[in-house]
Amino acid sequence: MKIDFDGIQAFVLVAELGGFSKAANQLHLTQTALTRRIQKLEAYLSVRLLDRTTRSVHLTAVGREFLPQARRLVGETTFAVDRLKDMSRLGKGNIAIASVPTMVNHTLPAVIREYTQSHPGNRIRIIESNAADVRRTVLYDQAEFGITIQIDRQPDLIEEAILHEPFMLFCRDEHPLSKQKSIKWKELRQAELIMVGGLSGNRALLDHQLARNRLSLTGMYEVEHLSTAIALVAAGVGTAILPFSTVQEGTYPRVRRISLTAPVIRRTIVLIRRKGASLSPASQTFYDMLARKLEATQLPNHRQHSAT
Amino acid sequence: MKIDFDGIQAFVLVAELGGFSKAANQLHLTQTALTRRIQKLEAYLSVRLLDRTTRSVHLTAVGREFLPQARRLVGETTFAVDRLKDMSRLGKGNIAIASVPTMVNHTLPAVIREYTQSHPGNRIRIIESNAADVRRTVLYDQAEFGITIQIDRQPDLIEEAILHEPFMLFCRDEHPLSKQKSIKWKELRQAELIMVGGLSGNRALLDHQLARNRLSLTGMYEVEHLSTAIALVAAGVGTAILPFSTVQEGTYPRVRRISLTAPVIRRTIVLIRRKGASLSPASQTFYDMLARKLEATQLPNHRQHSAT
DNA sequence: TGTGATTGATGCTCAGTGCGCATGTATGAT
DNA sequence: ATCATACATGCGCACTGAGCATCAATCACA
Repeated sequence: MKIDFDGIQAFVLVAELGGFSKAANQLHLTQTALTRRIQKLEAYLSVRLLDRTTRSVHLTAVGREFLPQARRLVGETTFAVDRLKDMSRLGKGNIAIASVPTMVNHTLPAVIREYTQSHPGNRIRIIESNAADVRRTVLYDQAEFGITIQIDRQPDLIEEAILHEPFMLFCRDEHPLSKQKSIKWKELRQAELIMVGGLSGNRALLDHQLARNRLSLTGMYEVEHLSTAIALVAAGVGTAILPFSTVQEGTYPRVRRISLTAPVIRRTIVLIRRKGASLSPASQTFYDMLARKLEATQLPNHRQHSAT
Repeated sequence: MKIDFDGIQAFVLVAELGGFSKAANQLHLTQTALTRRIQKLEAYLSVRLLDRTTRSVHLTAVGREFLPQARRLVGETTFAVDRLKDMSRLGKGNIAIASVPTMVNHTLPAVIREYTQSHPGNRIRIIESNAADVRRTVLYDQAEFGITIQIDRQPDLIEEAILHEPFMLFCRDEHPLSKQKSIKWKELRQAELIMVGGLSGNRALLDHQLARNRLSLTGMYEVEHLSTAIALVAAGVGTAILPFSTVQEGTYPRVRRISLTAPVIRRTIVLIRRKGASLSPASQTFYDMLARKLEATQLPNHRQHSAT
């Protein structure tokens, strides 16, 4: 009931090279061992595949019929296995990442560039959605890992914090506050605030933290994404409260960042992956690169582990 | 460099049944052994295929990608191997027989009927040609064995005599000779003789034997095949010298056979096959049936072996 | 025709692999 | 909290399969 794959492989090679010794040589085996393999295979099948005199080897009718099949089977199997081995050796394989939009703009591009240089040819799919959906995407295994804002801990996910950053006030350089180093939440003029919509994880986090300090915000404007908010700020429409790293250095020359205190509210960016689910070699490599990258660009705090 | 087929098979089964114990049970193995197989496979590939807690088993991303391939490979391989095993166990497989026309009409039909009853579903191909071509067909491996007239022995072929039969005179019942029990070659009236063409092995054999007795024949008529000759005899055209078994009993009611003596000339029908080439199980079975059948219907002489 | 070289087969020995038993450990259900 | 279940591990053992030495048969070449 057991398939003698070695035997089949040996048969193919002997048939193709037309001799035991040649085939043995190529398989790094002795002729003895190879003879025995073929004998075993034939005994198992109770069919003679090769007619051999002491000098020559020829296919039997059955062997001739079986050879093409055998060759194909051996070829396809070794190919599939080799491809699988490449996955770990060369980190081949496709990657699917779920991420909140901020990080797609912020850190991912650099990591992707670095990754594709060292591991070319791998397809990378980015699933961009809000914090809650990123969790779902990872949980339902649509992506092997995700980048999101830390909200409530979930038992089926492993979280690894990679970035702590404060929410700050963003305004244009001609704004009255632009020269201040910091400002308190209470001092904000809410009328000029550009807020992000309630579906955003950032908004939820912000509201929650402010509520704990008996504060609340109502903006004049409401937009969907952080990037829209920053664009409006740059255009001089108003001010916005956004995470520190929302703007890349130098993208908007006239936009200034001002610390918000009393209290300082931070958001934590975490890498999440399914608990008990190991990453594919490709994803693992990417995951590690991402973590290392963010560790290096860490600003105020250190990277923290919060695995379960 | 060695393909762990057992491992792949184990992987497929564990993945499909969703558990080691269930798969182990189906493979008639202990769960221990199966665990080790998967571990070995994963170590060899340096890739995790199954994420397992102590309670449950789930595919990893890589495993999910590999599973369909693995399933197909295992399936096709076991299928091919099983089919091959059937060849010996059930005598499955195609048969190609080379034969001289006489025997196609004479003995083959009965054997084919018997064979297809015990081994249904096997395709039988009959390659019908003259004695020399039958040899060539077998020699060049177009057929695994052949039925032909014994001519010159050939070193690369194994011959097994299965039928000795005398040449006899065939005539219609109203013919003057039809009541005689025997007649000498010299007494033949050559003018009414229907001969077969020179390409025929029978003709060559006959001429050769007659020449050794300083006899020769020239017929009025010349045809290609024995069956044509007998048809002409039946139609009352003339007489013909043909091997004993050319007519099936009762086919031509008005045709009589008369022994030819001084000398009695016989032809020997032999089974031939390539030396050193083993027959496929299907062919072997057919070959044996054929030999046994002819042994049973043996007329004047006993079956003789003349293998090398 | 004879002799040597080549090639597959076989007897024997030994090491490594893979199996099972007993047991450990983690998880999910009640 | 406790029990039952299902995968993992330590250990010992048997068997498979590899290699060495040698044999046997065939082909090539003189």
